[in-house]
Amino acid sequence: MSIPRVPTLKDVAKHAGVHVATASRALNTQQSHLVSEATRTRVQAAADALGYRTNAVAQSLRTGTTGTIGVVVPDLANPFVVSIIRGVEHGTRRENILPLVVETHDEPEQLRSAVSRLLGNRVDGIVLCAAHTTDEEFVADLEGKIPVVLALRGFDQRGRSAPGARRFEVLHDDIAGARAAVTHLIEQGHTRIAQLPGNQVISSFIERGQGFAAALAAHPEVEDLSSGTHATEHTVAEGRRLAAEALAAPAGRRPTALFAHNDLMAVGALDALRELGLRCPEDVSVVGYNDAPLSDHLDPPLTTVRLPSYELGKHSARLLLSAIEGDASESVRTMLAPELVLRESTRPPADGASADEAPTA
Amino acid sequence: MSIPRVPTLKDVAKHAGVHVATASRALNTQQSHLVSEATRTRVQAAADALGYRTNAVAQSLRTGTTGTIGVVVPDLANPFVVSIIRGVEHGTRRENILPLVVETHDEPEQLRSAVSRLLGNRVDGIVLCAAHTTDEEFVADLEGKIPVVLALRGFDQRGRSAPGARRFEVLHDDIAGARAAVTHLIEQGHTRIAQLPGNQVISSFIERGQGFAAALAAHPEVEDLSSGTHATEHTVAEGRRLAAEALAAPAGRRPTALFAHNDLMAVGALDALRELGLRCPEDVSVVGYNDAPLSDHLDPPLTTVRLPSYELGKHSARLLLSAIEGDASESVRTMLAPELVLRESTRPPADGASADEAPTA
DNA sequence: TTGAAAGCGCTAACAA
DNA sequence: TTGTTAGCGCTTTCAA
Repeated sequence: MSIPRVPTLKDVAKHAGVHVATASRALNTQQSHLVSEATRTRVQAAADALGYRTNAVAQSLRTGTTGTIGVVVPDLANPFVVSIIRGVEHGTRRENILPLVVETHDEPEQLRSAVSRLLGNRVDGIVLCAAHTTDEEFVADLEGKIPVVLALRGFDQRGRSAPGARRFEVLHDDIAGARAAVTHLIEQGHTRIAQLPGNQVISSFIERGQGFAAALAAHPEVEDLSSGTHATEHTVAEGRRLAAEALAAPAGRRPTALFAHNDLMAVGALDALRELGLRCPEDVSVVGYNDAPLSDHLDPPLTTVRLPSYELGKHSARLLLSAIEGDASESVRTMLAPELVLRESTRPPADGASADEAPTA
Repeated sequence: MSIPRVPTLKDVAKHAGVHVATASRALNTQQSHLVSEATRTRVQAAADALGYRTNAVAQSLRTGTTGTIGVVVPDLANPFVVSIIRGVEHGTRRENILPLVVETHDEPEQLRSAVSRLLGNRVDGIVLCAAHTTDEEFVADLEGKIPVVLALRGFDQRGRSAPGARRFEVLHDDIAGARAAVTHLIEQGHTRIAQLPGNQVISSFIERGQGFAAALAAHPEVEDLSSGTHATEHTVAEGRRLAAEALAAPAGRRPTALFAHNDLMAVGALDALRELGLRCPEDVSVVGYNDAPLSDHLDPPLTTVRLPSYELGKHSARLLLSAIEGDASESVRTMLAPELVLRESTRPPADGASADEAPTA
C-alpha cells in the first residue's frame, strides 16, 4: 500500500560499510576493476539485499548522457514502421539503449513538438523516420544540435551543397522499387497503366512517382493514364477514390493496370474495381507497396514491393550510435534495395484488352 | 558541425539579469505568479533568444517525478496494441506525460527486464498490458513499488483476497465477447463447433475459452469438437495447424464452425479449409477476434469481435494518472464490453451438414 | 518580489 | 584500493 522509499547508492554504501564512491565504482562494470574483489562482492550483496537499482536520472544528469535515443515515426499503425522500430531495438539492445518512440501522424507541428520533447528529455540522438521534404530546414537545424539519422525518408538530392553539411541517412530505394513494379506490369504486356500516388511532400512517394515515370520512359509504347491527383492520406478510402478516378475513362481508354503507392491504397483500388464490376486480375492488375501483413491473404493476393524495414531500423540505430560516439565524421548514405513480391493480383491483360470488353458498370 | 553547448537556466538568468531561482519561477507556470510581470517577460525573452529548453533530467532529479509512464505491451505488431498505446497517449496528452513503450513478446524474462528498465528510468507509473497469469506474484510485488494499472489482461478472480491489496484494472470482457461469437454460430444452427484456443497463460485466451464453454453449456445440443490443443503463438501458422487438427475428423464428425481466439488464427483456419478443399462459409463458418485491419477485406470478410482498445488505453492512462496523484485509494476494476462484427465468414450450416435443420434464431 | 543556499543521486577528478 | 570533494541543472525552502 504505502510505497517505501527507493534505496539509493548511499543506502547501499552504508549497508556495505563503504563510501558511496566505492559503491559506485563497484557497481559500475567499467570501473569495478578499481575495486577489490572482496568489497565488490560486498557492495553487490548489499545492493541485492536492498533491491537497489541505479537511478538513471541522477546518472544522466551527472554523466551528461541519458542512454536513450528518440525514434520519430509517422504512424505506429503502419506495420513496416513497427518493423523499423524493432530493427532499431535490435541495433541498440547490446548497448542497453532505450529507444523513445514518438509519432507525428505526418503533421508538421507534431514533428516539431515530438522532437522538442525528445530534446527536453536529453536523448543522445534521434532516428528520424518522419521527415517531409518541407522539413529540410528544420532538420538541418536539428542536426546542428544533436546526432540525427535520417531514416526511410530523405530530401531531394539537389540542394545538398551546404558546406560541411554532414548528414547520416539510411534510406530505401523507392525509385528502384516502383520501377521494378511498373516494369513487371509492362513486361506482362500492359500498355495502359495508371499510378495512385501518395502525398508528394514525402520523399518515398515522390520517388515512387519517379520510378513509375522511369519505367514508362523506357517503354514509349506504354501510356500513363494516371488521373493526376494524389492521395493526402494513404488509406483504403483514398486508394478507392484515386482508382475510381483513373478507371472513370471510357472503356478503350481505361488502364489495365494500377500501381498504388502503398498496400492500403491498393486495397482501395480492389474495392473500386469491385464496385465497377471489374475483376482483378482478369480485367485490371493491381500492384501495391510495403508487403503489409495479410496482403498475401487478400482477394486476390496482392503483388507488392517489400521494403527491408527491419534492416533499415537496424542500420539506422547502428549508424546513430557511431555518430553519438563521434566515430562518424563523414556523411553516410546507405540505400537499401526493394524486393518485388509477385502474387496473383497481376497478370497479362486479357486478349483484346485494348478493345476492352469489360462492363462499364 | 560542432554541437554547441545546450543553454542552461543559469545562462538564461544571466542573460535576463536575474537570479536562477527567479528565472526558474518565471518559466514555471505553477510559480510564475510569484514573479513580477516585467521580469517574467524579460526571462521569457532571454529563454527564447537562447533557445532554452528545460532540462527534464535535472528537473526530474530535483522534483522526484519524471513525467513519464511506462507502457508494457506484448507486441507492437498487433494492431490493437497500437490502438491501446494511442489511447494512452490521448489520456496523457494534456498532462504532457511521455509514455515509454516497451515490448515483452510475451516472454516472462522480457517482461521483467522491461519493467526493470522502466524502474531504472524512474517512470511515475506503469500501464501493464502484457501480464501472464503466471506473473501474478511479480506484479503484486511491483504494485508495492510504483502505481500500476493492469490493462487488457488480468488475473484469475480467485486469490484476490490479499488484505489491503489495492489493484487498478482496465480490462476487456473476453468471456462476453467469446460467448457472443459462439452464440451467434449456435443461433445460425451450428451444432458442431470447435475453438482454436490461444495460449492459456494469458487471461484473454483463458476467458475466451470460458466464453466458448458458457455458450455451449447454454445449448446442450451443441457439440464441442475442439482438438484439445492450444496455440503457443497467435499466428496464421498456428491457426492453420489447430484448424487442420479440428477438421481432421471424419466428415460426419467434422465441425461446421470454428471460433479462433484471434484474427490471425482465423486466417490460418481459412488457409486450412482451402487446403482441405472446403469453402468458407459454405462448408465451414469461421469467427475471429480483434477486428484486425483488413479482416474486412479477406476472402471471405471475417466475422470477428471488436475490442475497444483505444478506450482501454485511454481509461488505463486516466486511472494511472489518478493513482499517481494519490486520488485512487480503492481498487478499481473497469470492464469494457466487446462488440460482435458480423461479416461473411459465418452463415447457417449447409442442409444436412448437421442433424439440425431448424436454426433457432 | 527577489536572492541565497541547499540538495535531489550520482560520477569523476584528485588525494591519500 | 578507497575516501574526499565538487558539481551536473534544477527547484524550493528560507530570508531579505
